[in-house]
Amino acid sequence: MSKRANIYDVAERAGVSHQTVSRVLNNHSSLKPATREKVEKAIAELHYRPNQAARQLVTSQSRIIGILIAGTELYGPWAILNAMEQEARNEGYSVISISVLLDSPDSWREGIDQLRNLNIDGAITIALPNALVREVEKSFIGTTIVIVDAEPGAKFDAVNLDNQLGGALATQHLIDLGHTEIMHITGPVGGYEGTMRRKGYESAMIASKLKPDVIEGDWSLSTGYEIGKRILSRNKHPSAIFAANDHLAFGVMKALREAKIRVPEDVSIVGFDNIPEAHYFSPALTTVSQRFDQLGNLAINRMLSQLKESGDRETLMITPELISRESTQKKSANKGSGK
Amino acid sequence: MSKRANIYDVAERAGVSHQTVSRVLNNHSSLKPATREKVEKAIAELHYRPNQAARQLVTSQSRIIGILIAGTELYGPWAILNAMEQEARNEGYSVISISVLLDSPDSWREGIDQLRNLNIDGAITIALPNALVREVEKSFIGTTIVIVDAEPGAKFDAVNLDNQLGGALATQHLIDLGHTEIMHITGPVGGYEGTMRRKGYESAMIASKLKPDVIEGDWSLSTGYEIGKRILSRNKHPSAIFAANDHLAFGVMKALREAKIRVPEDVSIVGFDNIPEAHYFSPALTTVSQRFDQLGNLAINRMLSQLKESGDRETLMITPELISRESTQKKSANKGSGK
DNA sequence: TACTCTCATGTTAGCGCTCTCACAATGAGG
DNA sequence: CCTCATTGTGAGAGCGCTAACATGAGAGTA
Repeated sequence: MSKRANIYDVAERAGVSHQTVSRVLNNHSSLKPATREKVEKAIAELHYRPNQAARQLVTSQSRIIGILIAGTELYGPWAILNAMEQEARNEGYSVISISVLLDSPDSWREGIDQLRNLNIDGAITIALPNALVREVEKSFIGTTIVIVDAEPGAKFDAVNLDNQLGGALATQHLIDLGHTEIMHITGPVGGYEGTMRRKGYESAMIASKLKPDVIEGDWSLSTGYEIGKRILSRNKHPSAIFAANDHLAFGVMKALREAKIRVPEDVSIVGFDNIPEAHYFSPALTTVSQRFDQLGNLAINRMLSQLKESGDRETLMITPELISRESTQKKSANKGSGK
Repeated sequence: MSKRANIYDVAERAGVSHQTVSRVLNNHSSLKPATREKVEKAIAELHYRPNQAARQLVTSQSRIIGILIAGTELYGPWAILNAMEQEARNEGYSVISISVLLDSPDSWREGIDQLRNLNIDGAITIALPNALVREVEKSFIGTTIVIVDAEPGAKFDAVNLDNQLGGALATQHLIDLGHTEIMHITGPVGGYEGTMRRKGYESAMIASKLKPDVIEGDWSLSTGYEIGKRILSRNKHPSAIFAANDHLAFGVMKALREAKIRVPEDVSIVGFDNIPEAHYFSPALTTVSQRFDQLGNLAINRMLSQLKESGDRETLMITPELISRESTQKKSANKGSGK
């Protein structure tokens, strides 16, 4: 076979006009079953596949959703992306993902630019810093946007985990275990998720008349480790630490281990995200679980219904859950603070 | 602004023909600098962006590369994908990734089908079972294909880690430490990577006149854990274990820990991949490191040069490296085997 | 029988772009 | 001053498809 068949080849073979073929492809109502069958037979025989470019050109719809994602070592965003891709596929959409470097505004511009050059039907952002999200909103005026894991804007749909609740859950768990000196290591400043988790921490602490104690971090293992060492260099360390994600928690735990401080006997640790490794870590990490797949599915559904009939803007939240494992335990009277 | 500007709007504004605008867009040689500037000014003023669909239609090139990836919890494939996306972007290409469920041939068909409906310029597979790779090759006859982390076919480019060398490296490391009873937990049967790592293990063992001892696994944490328990139920356990990836190693280590068997004092463990968490695990995992980013970049470069001038098929290999950390140590005479 | 009305299908235009070809303008050489 | 190569620009076709409109056959009504 020399060339890809087009709609005219199919029409000729089926003995109908190209338009009838088009109607079959698009499931039009007024079609005799007999003709439909003839056409379908011809399509199968010629291995015909509609040319998407031509279709796009005339409908000005690509059925492609662009996704801007933070290109990190983190498990979460990829899990969300994966869920989105599958959900989109079920609905006949495809997904183009662009990953940007969080610390490089040049890379932001580049990513946005790339996305604008594509003819995407809608754009989704995953776990981007607020500043970048605002940039995206400005750049895609007229395009449907759904914001995932970032500060909801007034004008666009957003889908988030209830990060504040999650932060409160983690903190309350430690409080319930009798801890009073509970330190929090935050996510990156300027990020929505970290900010909300911190808020949850602070409100839970204050509600129990405890004094918040916060160190600013980011999401990385190495930062967790560095901060762990920094905490140990104080003359007094807390009896419990709530890290804004599991990677930070892993990092801190390594630092503690190196200083022969035991988890959970000396210090209890709570993470956030429940990445697959958390359950297998030593000790298994108590953490706040979030359903990345659910987040992705919701975002795609929001996007598609927005694309079909542009309704009102909504902000959806999913609920986190505390998973208690080995890295936390009741505060024992004789231990905890004091170096 | 009511509508997106097209090439005629730009032409009118610049006072030239649409054709001249097209020449500017495509960097044609015979163009007076003055006209070029006029046109570029008009483009900027109108915020003109070429319509990709129209361009695709006439050039029959989408500048989109389709990627078929295993949708797992594993870090590796996503890291590769991430590298590919960035490298492709640098070259003005985009990437559409489709993730398939490894255990569902239905999902394979679906993924391949989706990819065929898109007008992709080339297809890349990442870490797919051999059977699926063959399926892809059959389905995309006439399309450029690059195979990453799978058995190279005769007809297509392939980019792989030297998995056999990696397996040998890991095994030899344990042998050098004095271990003689070294067990290997494999990756999934029917996968290229696991098979080659196993070969490396076996050849290293045999070269040292040691008896290979193999259990078949997959890549998952939970399987590692199950196998760990199974190993402990034997009346004798090996003094060292080489797991085909880090997740398996983590799983095994959890099982050992629960049985109060110490790593590395009682059993040494080597993993494979060097995922970010490996360094922070307790104990830090000795593992074979592979450069996922390099793999991704190479694959994209192969693809693009194939797209430009279709040369000969090649199979590229990158070299792994052993990273020695805490989870392995010299075999001590008094310990090791015996339960 | 003539008329409308529906259903099924065909005809035509045009989406925005690049390509081929034709042509105008410039300048060198006889 | 004419010819001819060289360079810059324009006109027109057509990529494969869908949407709007046009047509024709048959059914229903007066």
